[in-house]
Amino acid sequence: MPGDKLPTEAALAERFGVNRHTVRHGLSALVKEGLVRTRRGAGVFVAATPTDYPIGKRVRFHENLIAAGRKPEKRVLQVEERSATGGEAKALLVDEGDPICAYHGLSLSDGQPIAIFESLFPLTRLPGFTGALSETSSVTEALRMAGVSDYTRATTRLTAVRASVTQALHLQVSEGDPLLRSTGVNVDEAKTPIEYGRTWFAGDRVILTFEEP
Amino acid sequence: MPGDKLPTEAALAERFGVNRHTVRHGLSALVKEGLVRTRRGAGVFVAATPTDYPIGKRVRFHENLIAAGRKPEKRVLQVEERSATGGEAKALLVDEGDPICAYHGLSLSDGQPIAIFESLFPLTRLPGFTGALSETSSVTEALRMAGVSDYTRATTRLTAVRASVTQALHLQVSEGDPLLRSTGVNVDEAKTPIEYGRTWFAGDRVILTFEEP
DNA sequence: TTTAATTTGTGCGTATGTATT
DNA sequence: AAATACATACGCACAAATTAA
Repeated sequence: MPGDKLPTEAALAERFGVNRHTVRHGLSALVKEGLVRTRRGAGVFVAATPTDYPIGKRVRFHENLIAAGRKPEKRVLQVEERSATGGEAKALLVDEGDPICAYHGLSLSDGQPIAIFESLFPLTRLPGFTGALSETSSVTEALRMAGVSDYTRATTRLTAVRASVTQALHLQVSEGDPLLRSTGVNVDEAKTPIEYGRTWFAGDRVILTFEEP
Repeated sequence: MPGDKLPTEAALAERFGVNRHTVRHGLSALVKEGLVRTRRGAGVFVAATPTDYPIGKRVRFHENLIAAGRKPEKRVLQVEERSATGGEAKALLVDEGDPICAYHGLSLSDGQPIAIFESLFPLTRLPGFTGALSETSSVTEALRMAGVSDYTRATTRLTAVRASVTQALHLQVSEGDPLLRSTGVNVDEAKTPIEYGRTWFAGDRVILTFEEP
């Protein structure tokens, strides 16, 4: 099982009657293949296979993970109402200073953090959204309560960045580790932006997939 | 210079005042990067090219850059014929050991390197492709000469990784900098794979955008 | 909070096997 | 056949990070 701890190198060496160096040599091969992960002072652990995460018109993070046989989990870090900055307003097609709901969170799969995200919702179009989100803790449900029955992803922008200290902390990776940054806008049926989100995926835990039909 | 022989491990160990194990550990890293090649009983030699090292390609890349007002450029690093490894064969739906054409290169925009790529073409389906590629230096044209009039991208997989030494060298970034890795398969009109490619984009120079119409 | 034990990471020394020259 | 050189393995020691007492 991913996350399980292997016997210590010394134990494996004794078990198979070989030197610890030999065990380490074998383990290094597994590390190179990405099957296990080592942590100095802690041990060797079975690596979680990178989660394939299909991107498309309808991105439903939880549903995708469930379909992949994972146990997804979402952890809310912060929900606040504030006014939109210039860039945020531009993406959401609202005016700078308009009220928005900022939703910070952490996504996990099988207990392992795989992404942190910030979602911004224009409150001018979604009255009562913040309260609904607090109650349901489901974005889709809260949007429905705010009058948006369906939404689709209009744009996706991807690049690779280094993990900052706080990002590394939340994602349980090392500072400077590569992250996949996704920026996107979701729109309602009238093509009006109703969410502007940024997501940072741990590079070694997620693979985004695009399938052309 | 390629082909030159390095001092023996023992000599290097004495020269730097370290143990031979340490030298071997360092050399193994160079071997992994494809910079040197070892021959038991003979010595360690500078590799002719950074061979067998993952790199990839992205379709319509040039067109996108041109549309953005850039001056794209493609630089061929290496073209060789070799046999497919297990993973490559699986992606191309051929048998392990079947002949393929490996095409390594560097993509630049306005003179700045933005991506390195490795494209693999199954020669069992594309007779004479290598020669055609050498003549035309255009993948699309070479494919047409090999009998493929049109092709489309079937899958795209994206994740973030750290730049290796050689990748950093080609892309003119620092070792460990975040790269956006794209893996994809192109298929012909009969949905048969005709190209398996990997591309590494410099994270701070490229943003991939996906727009849903 | 501090300390101690545990565990991986790194390095040195040595010996033996195997391929090349 | 002999010397050279890489490949593999064992044993020991210590550093660095983690974990538990």
